[in-house]
Amino acid sequence: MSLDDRKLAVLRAIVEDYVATQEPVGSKALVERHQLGVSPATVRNDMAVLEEEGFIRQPHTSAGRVPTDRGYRLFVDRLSRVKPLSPAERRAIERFLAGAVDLDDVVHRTVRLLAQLTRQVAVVQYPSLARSRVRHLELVPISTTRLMLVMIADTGRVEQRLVELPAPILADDVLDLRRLANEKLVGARLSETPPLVQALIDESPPDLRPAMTTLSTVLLETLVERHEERIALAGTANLTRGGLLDFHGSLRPILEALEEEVVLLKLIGEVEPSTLRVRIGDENEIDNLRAASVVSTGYGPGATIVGGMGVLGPTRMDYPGTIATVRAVARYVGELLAQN
Amino acid sequence: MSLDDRKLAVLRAIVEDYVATQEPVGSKALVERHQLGVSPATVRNDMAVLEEEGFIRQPHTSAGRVPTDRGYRLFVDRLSRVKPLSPAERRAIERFLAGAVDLDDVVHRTVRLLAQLTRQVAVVQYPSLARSRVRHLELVPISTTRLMLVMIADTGRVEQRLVELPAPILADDVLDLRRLANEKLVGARLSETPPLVQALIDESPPDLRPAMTTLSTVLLETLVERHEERIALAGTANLTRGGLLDFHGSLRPILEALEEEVVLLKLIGEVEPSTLRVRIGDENEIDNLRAASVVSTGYGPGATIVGGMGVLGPTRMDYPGTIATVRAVARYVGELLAQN
DNA sequence: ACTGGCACTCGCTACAGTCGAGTGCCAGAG
DNA sequence: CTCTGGCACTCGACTGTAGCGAGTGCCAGT
Repeated sequence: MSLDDRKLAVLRAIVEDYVATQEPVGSKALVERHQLGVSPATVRNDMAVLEEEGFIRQPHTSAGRVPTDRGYRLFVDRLSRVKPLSPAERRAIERFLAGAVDLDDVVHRTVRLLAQLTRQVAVVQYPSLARSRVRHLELVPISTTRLMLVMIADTGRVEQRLVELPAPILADDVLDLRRLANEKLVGARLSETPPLVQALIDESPPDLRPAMTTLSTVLLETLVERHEERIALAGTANLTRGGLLDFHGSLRPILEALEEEVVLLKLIGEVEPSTLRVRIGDENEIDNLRAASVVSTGYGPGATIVGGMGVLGPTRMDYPGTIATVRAVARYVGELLAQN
Repeated sequence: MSLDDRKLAVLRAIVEDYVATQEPVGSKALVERHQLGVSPATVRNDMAVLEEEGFIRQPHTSAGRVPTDRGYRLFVDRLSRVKPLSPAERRAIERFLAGAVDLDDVVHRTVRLLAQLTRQVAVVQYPSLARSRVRHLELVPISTTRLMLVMIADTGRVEQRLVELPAPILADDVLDLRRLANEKLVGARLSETPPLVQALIDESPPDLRPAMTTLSTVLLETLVERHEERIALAGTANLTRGGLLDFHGSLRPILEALEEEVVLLKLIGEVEPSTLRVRIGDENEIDNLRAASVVSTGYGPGATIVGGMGVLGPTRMDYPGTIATVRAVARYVGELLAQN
């Protein structure tokens, strides 16, 4: 049942036309718009085979063909040619990201940029704490029984938590706490901290131990255990392009999914090797997103990956373009992070 | 042309029915469902007057009546009875907010709670920096030429900025910088800082002056001038209830507006006296929101106001219920903030 | 293996007809 | 003067029918 080259060419043509026009494509239009070198009748025969194999389908008996999820999959895997970014696009990316002053700023700019370039919904995960190292811990006394714990990670992320101490504490003791914590934890991956924190408590002088214990609890519980991930989102208005023809007529499930941080993390957070990932329609594990496709990738300074980013759109999307954009933006952001 | 009591009762009935059923309401249905004590014909005459005055209109010649923006306005101002929250709702609010550990946490919980209770889009502004006082400034050395400036406001907000120094600095000098800045600025409103900062620079010892100048610049530029407001959003999926009948069939403009922080701030940020504000349809200054209504209010500990919150929904919304909920949530959050 | 021809399917649009909710108006009663 | 019942009218929603045309599947011929 191997599909010969022409059948593949037909599939590619169908995908490209359908993505462009949003309308089922028929055999006649196909031969007119692409140099296939054969007659409509031949194309029809090929189409029949493609349909039998599940790569395309007919919405109604007398309509043209539309790619199935499986068809898009084949297209993405074997038929799409890489679409290099235009110099203008490259420059836009560079210029847009160059002005960033801050990690927050970088993330915000990135997500807006992605949304704008792909004209879809963009999602960017802040550098994951689990993959970060502690650069510095700071303790700011708020009152005699309250400290603000500020953690700065090597990725630029800064998190703060209020620590409610069991008993009033002296300013000097705060300094000691800070010194001890920094000695022990600076340079460590956050995912490796639990044993270190335990040692930290054990080795503290007895009079500091209660304070150190609550401090450590806050650290572990809020920063490590429920690994605090943050996410930025932009471009939801792009869901309305294509006027509800995409997404089976209801944005509801999509919007619902986009409100759940957990879902978003699942979408873009599973950063395996640095490879880019495309999930098409049914391939999505999240039921609400069965009508959508997601293109995601990891990013980070150099070869290491500290977080994920991606875009979400209709299954009928411009895969080559989207893939190229996501990849390029991720690379630029990685370079930007490496500079710090 | 004064409208007598019965005409007002008719208007109220129309609004209530339309909000409940989402369908134009006719004279017959009206007398059946409300104890108006008159015949349909009489109601029809009243309706004719109400229409003439611009409070209701007919979508089509042979359809029932629908309230206009002006009709809703009259309803909100004079006809809606306060709908007290059920004990269950009160308890839900209390329980939901009680577990908050953090300002971030409070804001997130609040916005989700509002969205859930009103079943609409909720917006909550973080306590405005402009209305906050400086509680503490902390300087964390990152390298010899880089400091992390952490500002803690009395509202619980914490902001950090990276400061790139013009020349390497000694650890002791950092401590001096910190001491000077805190002496001068702690307790000041952020909006009052510019002259203080200038004095701070002038009074610094000469060797610290370059560092203090850059530090001050960062402080002023990123925290004061472009007054850094933050906003949380939830419940966008609720826009799809009522299946596009609301919002003139397109969510696009609404979603676009919700992505613009500036727009959102305009929506809920104009916190005048502690009063609650309702903007109905056309009354909204933002064109994209001409099809929506916004109920917003300020909140803060005690009588002071530190930020705004509100919900956005179709003009056809349950005003009494929404108003009651927004007011109640704002009060609870205020109490919560007062406790710290 | 490809092509041209042909009969067939079926969604889309237009049009006519019917139905009914709802209206405006008017004359009469209280 | 206000309210009511009655009545003619409007017009959107729905239904059924018919014609059109894009697109298909199949088959015989090259």
